[in-house]
Amino acid sequence: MLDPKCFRQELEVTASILQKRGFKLDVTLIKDLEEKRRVLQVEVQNLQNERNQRSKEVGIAKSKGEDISSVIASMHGVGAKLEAKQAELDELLDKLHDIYSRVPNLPHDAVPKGLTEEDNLEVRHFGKPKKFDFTPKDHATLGIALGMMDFENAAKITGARFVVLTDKLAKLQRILTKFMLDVHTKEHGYKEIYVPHLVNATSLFSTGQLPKFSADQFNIEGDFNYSLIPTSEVPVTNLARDEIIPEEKLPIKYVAYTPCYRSEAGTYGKDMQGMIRQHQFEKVELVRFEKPENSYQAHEELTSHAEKILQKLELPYRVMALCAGDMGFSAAKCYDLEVWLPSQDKYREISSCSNFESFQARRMQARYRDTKTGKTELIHTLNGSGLAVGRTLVAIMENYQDQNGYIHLPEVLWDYMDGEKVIK
RNA sequence: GGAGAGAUGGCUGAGCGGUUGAAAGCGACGGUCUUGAAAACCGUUGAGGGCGCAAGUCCUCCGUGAGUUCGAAUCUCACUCUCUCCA
Repeated sequence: MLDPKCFRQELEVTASILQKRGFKLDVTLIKDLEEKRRVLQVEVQNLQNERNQRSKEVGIAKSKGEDISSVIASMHGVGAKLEAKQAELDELLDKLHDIYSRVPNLPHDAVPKGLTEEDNLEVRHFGKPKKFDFTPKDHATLGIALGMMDFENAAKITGARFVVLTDKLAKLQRILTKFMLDVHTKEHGYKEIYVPHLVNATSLFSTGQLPKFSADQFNIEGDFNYSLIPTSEVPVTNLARDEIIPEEKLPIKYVAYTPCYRSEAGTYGKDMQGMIRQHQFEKVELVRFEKPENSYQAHEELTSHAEKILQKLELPYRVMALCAGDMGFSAAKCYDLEVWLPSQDKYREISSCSNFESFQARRMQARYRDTKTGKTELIHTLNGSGLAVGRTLVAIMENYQDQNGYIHLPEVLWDYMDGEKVIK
C-alpha cells in the first residue's frame, strides 16, 4: 500500500510514476472520492465531538441531581444523524481502501523503463555456458532415464505439475536445502526459522497476494479459511505485522526453508514438461527487516547472498534488473537471478530478490522505534529466494550431465552426498 | 468433541454505565544527588488518524464484529484466540 499522501497530495505525480509499470490510476475518481471523504470525515468527527461533549454534560448534571430529560430528548436527532453520516463515511472509506489495496508499489528511480521481460537489463553475469560435445538432454529426460524422476506416478497420485523423486535425486534435493541453509546461516548471518505453511487471509493481504491475486493460491476448503503458502515470504514477513521493533534489533535477517504451493493459474501449456513449473516446490527464502536508509544496500547484499549459492555450485547465471512493468505487485526494485539451462539454450529465473520498501510494512503496520526521536516509522521489508531448490536441482542435472546421462555433482556437494560424486 | 476460566498500555494488574485513554506496580527515558555507579527522590512515558502553513485542535482504539444507551473497557449477542479439566 502506498502512503495516503500519494493519493491526497501528489496524485498526478503518483499516477505518472505508476504509468511506468503500466498501471493506470483513476485520477478523476480518486480526486472526487477523496474530496467527499474529507468533507464527510470532518462532519462525522464534529458530530462525534458534539455527542461526547453533551453526554459528558448529562453525566455532570445528573450527578448534581438536575433534570436532564430535555437534554436527552434533544440528543436523539444527533444520534440518528451521526449514524447516517458514519455509515456513509464507512462505505466511502471501504471503497477507497479497496482501490488503494489494488495499486502496485512505485518503482524506484533506478528501475529500468519498460513494460515487458524484453526490457530487463543484465547487470552482471557469472560463468560461461558450458559447450557440450553432444546434445545436452533436459532434466526430465535425464531423471526419467536414471529412474529417479517420475511424473506419471505424480500425475496418478495428484495430477499435472507434480513430481516424484527417488533415491539419489530425492537425496540431492534434500541436501541442497541443507547446503543453502548452511551457507546463509553460517556465512551470511541469517537466522533459521520454521513457520506455518498455511496462512490466513490477513497475512496474504500484508505481503500483497490479496486482494488482487487470490487465484494464484491454493485455498483450502472446509472449516479453515487458510491458504497454502506460495512462498515463505508470506509467513516470515508477517512476523513483523502489528509490531514495533526496537531500533537496535534491526536489521533482522531470516532464512526459511519451506515448500511452496502455486496454482499457476493462467500458465496452461507453459513449461508443462519437467520440474520447472510445479504446483509444489521447495524453496529457501531470505527475508530481511531493515531501516529505510539501509534497505537499498541490504537489497544488494541479499542479492549477492543468493548469488553466492550459484557461485559455489559453479552454475552459470546472470543478474537481471527487472524493468518497471515486469516487477511483482509489491516490489519497488527487483533483481532476478537467471541460471543457464543447456537444454533450453537460455537463462531461466531461479531467484527473485526484491526491496518492497514500506509497501508491505504499511499494509501490516510493521514499524520500528527511532531511538533518537522516539517516533515510530515503517520498516522496509525485503526478500529473495536463496534459492528455489527444485530449479537448482534442474540446473545441476542439466549443467553437469555427461554423454551417458550421468550427473557429476559440483564439488561443494560431495560431502553432503556422503562422498558420492556422480549420480548414475 | 464436551465443560469451565480468561483476553485491558512494553510487562504485571485495577476498573459501581457518566469529566477513564484508562488506577497502581514494574520496566524504560529525563533530571536531582554522587568522583563514578547504585539506592533514594522528582518528572516523562500507548498507537493510529482527520483538519490546519503552524501553534494547535478534534476523532478512533481496552481480543474481533454487531447491538442496547444521551453516554460502553464496563450491559447483551456472535465469533476468534489463550489457559484448565473431561473424552
